[in-house]
Amino acid sequence: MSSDEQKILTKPEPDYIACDKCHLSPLCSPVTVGAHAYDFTGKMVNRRHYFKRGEMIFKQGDKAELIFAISAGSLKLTAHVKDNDRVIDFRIPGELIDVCSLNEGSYAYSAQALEDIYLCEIGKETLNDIASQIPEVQGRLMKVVSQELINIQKSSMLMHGNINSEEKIAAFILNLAWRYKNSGYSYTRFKLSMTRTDIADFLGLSKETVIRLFKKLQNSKLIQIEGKSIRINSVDALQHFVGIKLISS
Amino acid sequence: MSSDEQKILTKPEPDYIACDKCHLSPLCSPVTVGAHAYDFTGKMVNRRHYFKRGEMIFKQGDKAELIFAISAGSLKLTAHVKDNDRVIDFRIPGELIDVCSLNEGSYAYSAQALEDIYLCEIGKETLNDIASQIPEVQGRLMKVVSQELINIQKSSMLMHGNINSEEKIAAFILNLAWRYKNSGYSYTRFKLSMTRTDIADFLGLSKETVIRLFKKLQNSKLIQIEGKSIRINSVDALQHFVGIKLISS
DNA sequence: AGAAACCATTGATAGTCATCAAGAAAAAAG
DNA sequence: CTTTTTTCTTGATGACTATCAATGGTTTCT
Repeated sequence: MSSDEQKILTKPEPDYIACDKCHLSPLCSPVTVGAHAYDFTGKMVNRRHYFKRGEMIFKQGDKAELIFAISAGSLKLTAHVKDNDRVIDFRIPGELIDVCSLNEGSYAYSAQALEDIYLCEIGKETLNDIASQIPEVQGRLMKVVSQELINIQKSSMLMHGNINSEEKIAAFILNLAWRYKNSGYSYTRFKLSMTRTDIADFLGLSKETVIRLFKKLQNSKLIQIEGKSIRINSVDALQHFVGIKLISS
Repeated sequence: MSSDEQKILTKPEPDYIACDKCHLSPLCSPVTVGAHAYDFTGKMVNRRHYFKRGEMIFKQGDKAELIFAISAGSLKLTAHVKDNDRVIDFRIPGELIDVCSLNEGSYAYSAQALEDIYLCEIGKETLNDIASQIPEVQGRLMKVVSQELINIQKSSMLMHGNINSEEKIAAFILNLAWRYKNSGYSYTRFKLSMTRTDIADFLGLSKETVIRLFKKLQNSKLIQIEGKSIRINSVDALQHFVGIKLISS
């Protein structure tokens, strides 16, 4: 067992993401207007709120009053479709949870902790108020939303179209790697905090197919997988297999 | 033959969308600041630029200098994946073409006219300049981008997850209907301006499957389809089949 | 530590959908 | 209007993947 894994298991201290890597940071750092520096953001941000594994952060349809960013841990997003909950995405440290709710009254989906997690929260109302007064904040908000749009479009392009199940899974791994890289973590070795069933549900496959294709990708030497930990042998080879260059080498 | 169809075929005058239904309208109408009304937007918008059927509006990777909205006609978006172009979406009157390019240097995909079309264009540089000066414009820009984010997330949720090919096609039709409704057109009867092959490519199916499942949906009385024109018999029944309530009745 | 619940894995079978092939229909071009 | 090209449609076949069933492994709870 590596020391990394041991750290996760014994959990002496959560592996918080650095604030400057967090997607929320533009809305969470002091603003300078002329000669004055305003640090009101510190007042409206509640840092590192703890949630237990399995706990619901919010439910689809709940009134959206807070914007969340993950400080440590990961979670899954689910939405009610045809009488059951379907996994529609995952979130890792540094990522925002439901930016869409900024302009909507309620959350578009539910969020559930996949492990013990810490979240930073920011009041939606306060944020909008300040943004309408200070152009600098408005601009930062704009940047956050645009980046979110680019991200979802990238993953949508990755998943859409004529790709078979094996490519879908490879694309899923590549997408996660890209996001871990953006958050400043290792992107060639990371932990899959979700179950095989969650992955299957998310990709529209059966859990058996996910397991078999993980093994197939391992046999073709693209990845190595053991339980929940995954290792990408060659990012370039994986990108070539998927057919999209997401991570520059 | 209905008079509507005749109008399309003989093309006496394109069926322009009303400006107030266009997604670009927030950036295309006068701004009032205090007692003054500025109509600079009129100067920087080039209205109803004509493109011939099959013509490329822009290509993936081109420097993005303009934001487009469709005034009449429709187009398809394609991206280069694995040595060939894949259809990644379509656009109908009232819709914007590549909002992401607002914060990126180049276009993320190519755009090609599916029929003779008219586009409104707005200079990206000018727009950003004005937005940084006038909060009202910044706010409107924000609204446009957020709406885009909500739209893509909705269609992403619609397509993702464990749905079979028949539901995929039904979801595709429903999504188009929703968008035609948003643009103020009939959403129970409209024209599919793209080929079956384009639809297949977009959905990741074969063209034969698309044809057979169109017929299957017709046999179960959900839709009626003849050549390029489609009619939804019951929006509610279709929504129930897909499992998502996109259009409120 | 032991029990219970959940998750991962493997094999066998059946259903769905891609592919190939060939011809009909529609649209575009001359 | 006729030719040419593109698109649409149908049938037959095979590959891929969902489903069912059974078991072993891991984690969680008491």
